[in-house]
Amino acid sequence: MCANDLRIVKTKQALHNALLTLLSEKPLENITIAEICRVAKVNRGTFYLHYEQKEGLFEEYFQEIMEDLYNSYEEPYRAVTTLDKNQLDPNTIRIFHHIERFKMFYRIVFSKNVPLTYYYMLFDGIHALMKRDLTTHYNMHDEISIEYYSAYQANAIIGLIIQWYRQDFEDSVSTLNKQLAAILRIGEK
Amino acid sequence: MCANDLRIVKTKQALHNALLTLLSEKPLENITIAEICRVAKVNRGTFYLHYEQKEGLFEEYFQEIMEDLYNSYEEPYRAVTTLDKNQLDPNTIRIFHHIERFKMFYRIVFSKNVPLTYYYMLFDGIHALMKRDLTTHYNMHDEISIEYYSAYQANAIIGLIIQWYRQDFEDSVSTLNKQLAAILRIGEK
DNA sequence: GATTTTAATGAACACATGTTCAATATCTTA
DNA sequence: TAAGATATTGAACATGTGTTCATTAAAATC
Repeated sequence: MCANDLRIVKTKQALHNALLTLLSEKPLENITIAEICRVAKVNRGTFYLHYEQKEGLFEEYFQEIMEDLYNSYEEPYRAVTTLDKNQLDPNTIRIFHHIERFKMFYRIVFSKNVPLTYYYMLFDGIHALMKRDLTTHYNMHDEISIEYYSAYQANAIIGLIIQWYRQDFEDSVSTLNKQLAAILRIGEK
Repeated sequence: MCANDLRIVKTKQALHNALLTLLSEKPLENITIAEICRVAKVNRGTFYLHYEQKEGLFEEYFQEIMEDLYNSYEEPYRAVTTLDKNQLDPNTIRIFHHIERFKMFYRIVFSKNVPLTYYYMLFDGIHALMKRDLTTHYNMHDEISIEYYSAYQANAIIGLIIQWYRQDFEDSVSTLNKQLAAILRIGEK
């Protein structure tokens, strides 16, 4: 099972394309493995050689999107020049840009019939960034577990995103930024 | 489709019992509708008369557990007498007791192959209680949307619960209470 | 208790799932 | 380029899904 065997690359590509095609027609829950294989012209047995469920295929896409989340944290703060930098840690603020950019995907991630896996992928991503920030920028009270605190903060952000998603991302990114900034300011005074 | 027709009551009861029996043997994801019906001695067609998926059946259970969450908020603060009441709003603190009490169920709710539905049921429950509290006890800054703020706070709590779940609920309820109290205290100074 | 209403059943259907296995096609590497 | 390695295929199989429909059984109502 060598990952860069041309046959494997070709097969996976075909399956990826097939999934994308089908996703433009109907939601993930209504897409069957058999259907993906028919479109991809790949034997159904071959699918099971690489994935267990159609969710695993979607997961590979989501992996790439998570890469974008990580990368957007590494690059300089280009995206936030319009924002008052004193209001909030610009790192935090980048999340909403990222969500907005891939909202087509996040509509799937947050739909209620989809497995929790994707939620956890997002949670783990934000959680890791949060933890990194908390350990370097702030000095912690030792009564608070860094794990619990960062889980709290990370999921709080996702709470905003859920609310945002439920209005089909109608509010602007800057509205979300302002809301978060205002919420964080409550604690400070 | 009269809900208190004895035949319907009997059928649903049989399906509920069958699901409980099977859940003690294996995870929800490995249980099939056909299996539930075999154990319940109910025709498979009858299942589809009442539910769409096995998840709908589980949802009925979870509904009852959500009732417990609501009820525990209405009754007087019996459960928190040992806690220093000055530290934190006792309302908030009840959540962890509730989770602990039904941790068998929450192990399912938070498992990664289960649909997001149950997560949202929990989220909506806490969110509603949070919103009620925020509107009555605090006077809000009008720059902050109460919807966003309560979604933020509600999901933050669930963040702690996720972290707790991932250690298989090894920490005690009082540890969780203390962590939350400490986190909330950060904002206040 | 007889009549009416309706839930439950069993059978059948097309299709999806998940797995196996020998045969084949395609890639790697020597 | 030939030889060996291995991914893919097609066929088959048992089982699950979701739906339909006439028949039967068990409730509700009178």
